[in-house]
Amino acid sequence: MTFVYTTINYSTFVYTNYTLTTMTIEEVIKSTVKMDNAKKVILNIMYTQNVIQDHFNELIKPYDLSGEQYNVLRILRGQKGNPANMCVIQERMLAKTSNTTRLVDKLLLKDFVTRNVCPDNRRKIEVLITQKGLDVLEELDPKVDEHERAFANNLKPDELVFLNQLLEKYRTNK
Amino acid sequence: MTFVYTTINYSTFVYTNYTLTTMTIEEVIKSTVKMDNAKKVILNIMYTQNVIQDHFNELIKPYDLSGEQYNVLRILRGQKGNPANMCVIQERMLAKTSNTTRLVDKLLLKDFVTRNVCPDNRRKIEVLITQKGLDVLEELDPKVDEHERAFANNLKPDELVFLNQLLEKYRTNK
DNA sequence: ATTAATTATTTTCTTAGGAAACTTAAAAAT
DNA sequence: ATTTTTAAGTTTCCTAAGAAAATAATTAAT
Repeated sequence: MTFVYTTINYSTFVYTNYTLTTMTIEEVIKSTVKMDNAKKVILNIMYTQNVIQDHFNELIKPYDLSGEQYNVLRILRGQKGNPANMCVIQERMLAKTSNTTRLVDKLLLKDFVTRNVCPDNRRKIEVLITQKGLDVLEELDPKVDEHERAFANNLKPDELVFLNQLLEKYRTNK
Repeated sequence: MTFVYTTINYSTFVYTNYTLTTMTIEEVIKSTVKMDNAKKVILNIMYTQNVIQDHFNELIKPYDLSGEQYNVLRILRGQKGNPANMCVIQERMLAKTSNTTRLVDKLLLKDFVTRNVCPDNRRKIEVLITQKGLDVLEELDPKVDEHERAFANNLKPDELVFLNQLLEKYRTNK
C-alpha cells in the first residue's frame, strides 16, 4: 500500500492499489475566486456531464456510432418490435434540438434501422431497428453497464437515490 | 389560486400562481421500462445539463456570444489584467476539447479581446479582455446571477451543498 | 554546435448542428 | 367540395466542432 501526498489542493487518497482523486469544481477549473453554491452546482453539473460523455465516447468509438445515434437505437429497441415514428423518437431523446431525420439517415446507412412510410398516415415514418442494430446494442450492453457502474460505485446506494432526487428537484421549472 | 390535475404521471403542484412541475427522468424520456439508479443518475445529469444550457443560451442569444465564448471571457476577466495564453484558457475551460484558437478568433472579431505574441516566449500568445469585453460581461452579470439562482432556489441551502458534494464524489476517477 | 524532442498554437479536412424554409399529407372550417 | 390550418418530416444554408496534421519556437540531448 502506497500513500500519495499532494499539496492540499486535491483530496487524494489511496485505496489498496488504486489512487482515487476527488476534485472540487474549483480545483478542476483552477478558479482563484470564491464561488457561491448556486454557481458551483451549475459548473459541477456541466463538468460532470462532460466527464461522463468523454468516457462514453471512448466506449462507443470502435463502433462508429455517435452518442445520439446510440440513444436512438436504444429508443428503438425499447419499442419491442413496434415501429417508432420521427416525433416519438424526438420526444424521447435527451437533446430535443437534434435533427432526427439526419440521425436516422446515418443509422440507415449502416443498416441498423429500416425506414418506411406509415400506411395509415402517409405523413408519418415508421422506423424499426434491424437485427444488425440489435446485435450491436447487445455487444455494447455489458460495456455500457460497466460504464454506468464505474461512476455509480463512487456513491453509496442511498446517496445515488438522493442524487437523483436532488437533480430532479433542481431542474423543476416555473 | 388554480389547481392543476394530471394523470398521476407528473408531480404537479401549484404554488400561489406559479405551476411547479417536477418530472422524474423516466417521465422526461417517457421510459416504459424500469431503470436502475446507476442509469438514472447518468440520464439525470445529461438531461439537467441540457436544461441548464438551453436556459443559458436563451439568456446570451441577444449578445451574439456562444456559451464557450462567454466562458472564455469569464476566464480572461478572472485574470484581473494579466494576459492569459492559449493553454491557460484551455485548461480552465470545462470542455477541454474545444478549439481555443477559433474561440479567441471569434472574440477578436467582436473586439472583446486583444491577442499578441508573448515577448518572452514567442510560441505563446497573450490574450487580454478589452473594456468592451468587460462591459458586455458586466451587462450580463445580473442576468447570469438570476439564471443561477432560478435553479438553485429549487433547493434548500444545505441541499445545494450536498448536491455539490455528491457530484464531486460521483465523478471521482480511478 | 547540430540534431532531436517537446511545447504552443494554428490550420486543414471532414463531419455535425441549429434555424428556418419547404414539402406533403391530413384534419378542420366554410 | 374547396380552402385553410395544422401536423410530420425533410432540406437547405450557414456556422460550429472534432481530430489530426502542420508550423514554429524552445529546450534537451549528443
